[in-house]
Amino acid sequence: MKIVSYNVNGIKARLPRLLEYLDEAKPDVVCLQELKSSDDTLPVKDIEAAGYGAIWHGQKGFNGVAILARDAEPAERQKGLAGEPEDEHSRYIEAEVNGVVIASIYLPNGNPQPGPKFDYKLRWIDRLATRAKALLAEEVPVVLAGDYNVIPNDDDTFSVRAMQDDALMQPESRQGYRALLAQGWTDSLRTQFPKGGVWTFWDYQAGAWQRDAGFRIDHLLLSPLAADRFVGAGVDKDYRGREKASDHAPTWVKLR
DNA sequence: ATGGCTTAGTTCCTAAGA
Repeated sequence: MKIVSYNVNGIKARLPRLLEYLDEAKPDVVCLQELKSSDDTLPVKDIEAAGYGAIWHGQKGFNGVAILARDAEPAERQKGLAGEPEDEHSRYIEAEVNGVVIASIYLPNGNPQPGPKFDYKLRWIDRLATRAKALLAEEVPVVLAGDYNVIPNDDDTFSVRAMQDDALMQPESRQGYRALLAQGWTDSLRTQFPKGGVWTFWDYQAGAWQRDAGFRIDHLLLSPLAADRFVGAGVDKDYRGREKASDHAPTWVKLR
């Protein structure tokens, strides 16, 4: 079972790339982020025609998450996170697919920091942790897949110096991520590549892709019962180098 | 090497991204 996290940076602009990916990689589940599209303008028919059932949590202009399943209909469990009723950002959707609970997560960027956007990011991590703890208590296989906007370790970026003032690498951001892991979650890509040096994002600016100046912010966290079924993890990096690519590459885990 | 790009909407500029 190949489960993918893919921040598409606009599903309308990325549709040819996404359909190509579904056809070539044939992933079983794809968690999408940054749809930048309201529910009524999503390319639902194109995804269905590619052989995928899908549930969506869109938003006009920015944010937006979805879960796609090959030859299956994801059974929706939850949209959004508890704790801030006035929060209207579409950043969380959760479903069950073939006995595995899957969440598609788009954690706030948090720049500039310090400031209200950074405060929102930290509160959002706490709200996610509350949900994650409840999921662990269910004692079922769970995959929390998404763009966490957190660079967990110094060896997860091309340059600590270039990123040192960025919200993605602040101690508070990392502490939130580590607290989540400490509940009992397994970081798939870190398990596969414990020495780091593996990127999932390359900026559009300053030739970042050409000089491999990237970092790792897309993560797939496994509950203990999912980790028992871990086969491998990786990044389908070549999709970042194609025409009209997203600035993120599809990042995946395989479970038995 | 991040002023220098890409996307979407309120378009011939602004906001947001990371």
